Amino acid sequence: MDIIKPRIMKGTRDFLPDDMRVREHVIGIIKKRFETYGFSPLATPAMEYYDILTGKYGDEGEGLIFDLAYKGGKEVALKYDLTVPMCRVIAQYQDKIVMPFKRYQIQPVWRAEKPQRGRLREFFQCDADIVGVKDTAADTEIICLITDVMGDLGFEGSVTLVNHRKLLAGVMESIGIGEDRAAAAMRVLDKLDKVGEEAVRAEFSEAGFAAGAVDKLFSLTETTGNAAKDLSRMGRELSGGGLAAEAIGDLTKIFRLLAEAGIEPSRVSFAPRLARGLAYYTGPVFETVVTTPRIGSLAGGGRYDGVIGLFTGIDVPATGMALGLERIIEVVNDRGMFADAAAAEMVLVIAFGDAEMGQAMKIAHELRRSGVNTDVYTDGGKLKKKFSYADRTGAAKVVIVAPDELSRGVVKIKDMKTGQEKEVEVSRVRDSLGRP
RNA sequence: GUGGGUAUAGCUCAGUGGUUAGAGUGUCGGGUUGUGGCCUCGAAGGCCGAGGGUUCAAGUCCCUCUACCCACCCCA
Repeated sequence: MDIIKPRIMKGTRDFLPDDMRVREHVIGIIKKRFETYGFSPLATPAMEYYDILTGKYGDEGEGLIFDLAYKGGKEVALKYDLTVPMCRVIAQYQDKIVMPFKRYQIQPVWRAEKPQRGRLREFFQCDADIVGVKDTAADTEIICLITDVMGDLGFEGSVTLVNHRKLLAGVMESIGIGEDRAAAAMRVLDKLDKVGEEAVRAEFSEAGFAAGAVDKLFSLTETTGNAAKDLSRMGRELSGGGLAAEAIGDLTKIFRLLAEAGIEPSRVSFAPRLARGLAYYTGPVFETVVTTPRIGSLAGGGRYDGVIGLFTGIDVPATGMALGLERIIEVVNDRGMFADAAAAEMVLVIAFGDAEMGQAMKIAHELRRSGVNTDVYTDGGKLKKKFSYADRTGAAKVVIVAPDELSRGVVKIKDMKTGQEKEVEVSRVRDSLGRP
């Protein structure tokens, strides 16, 4: 008989029990912080109609939509992110949703990527969004939330970079780079800190940008680490530009609120060169990064005031962010954190032989009813094997239900750590192992 | 889409062109028919990624393909 070769699609993962313990621990931290910020849970289907997803992410993003072959394709696709389906929900249930609407969502998304480290075809996003608020106070709340989650996770050295779509557009405008070439220029500029000035200059000249314009681009977007100062300087140098002025006003307010709210300045930084690829961003944009390991961004987000309007005809402002769960866990593992995110203590009940199985199950049921995590070894075989199982699954205590002891109305309880055994009356097992 | 690397046991990997391809780990069993870890003995488990070529001889050298990994781009 031919064996079916066990395998999974590239870019997807299995999560074995040890992985899941860490994962659920991390999800728990994130979820708890979302809840303390007043966000409510939401979930949407894995699949969406194709036209729900298209026309929102930009060309590059759209090419990565995971189309399904259903009815020949272009009919149904796996969701690419959590943001757009949420916008669909806002439009679809307007009678049930109270604005401002704050929801969080922890679900998988799919992208037809070529996978590599930190980049998967199926991955979990942890989104938190505020819908219906135009004021940048909402964006500030999102940045505070990211900062707090990073703090909860214990990530040293994580920084959230903040920029504004309209600021970059204004900068490009001011040096005579038209809208058609602005996106390309933004992308090249964004690489400055990664690949260095020389490489970026080369790329600009190759793309036909004048050296003078590039110089101006560099000097305009220079930062000192003091966001307020940098913003007012940019404001002076970009005077007159409507887009830039609006952006600088927004960003100035965000950084003022962050300071007043008491957010540690080292955790948030103004990054006028930050470009974000998704097309739907219209205002402030954020990206959270760590320097080690090199894993791309841990979180990303921004304001997208136009997406809901695509479903309703009336623009509804919205802002939010997505945490990349797998990348966060990659950092966690890289730094050796939460390695002991172990299971709750477990008791294993072993029946010596088939005759004792019923009694073993009865004892287990009593323990379970009193809230003790209890496993019963349901297979036959030698005691050696049963104890080996207890050892390898990390059982803290083993209850041995055997004929000799049972005839005297007792069972043995073994502490797997110390190896010590004691006899306990059958009726008192629960008292002996139960929680106080 | 571009550039690198890897492919041998379930897993991690050794293996100078030359008998019957190995180790560790995991699985099963024995050493102990009432007790785990440590130790010890044994067993099962391989189309050496696929196809072609060179050679007396290929896991080993060459070519093609495929798959996976890494980097770039972009993203979480």
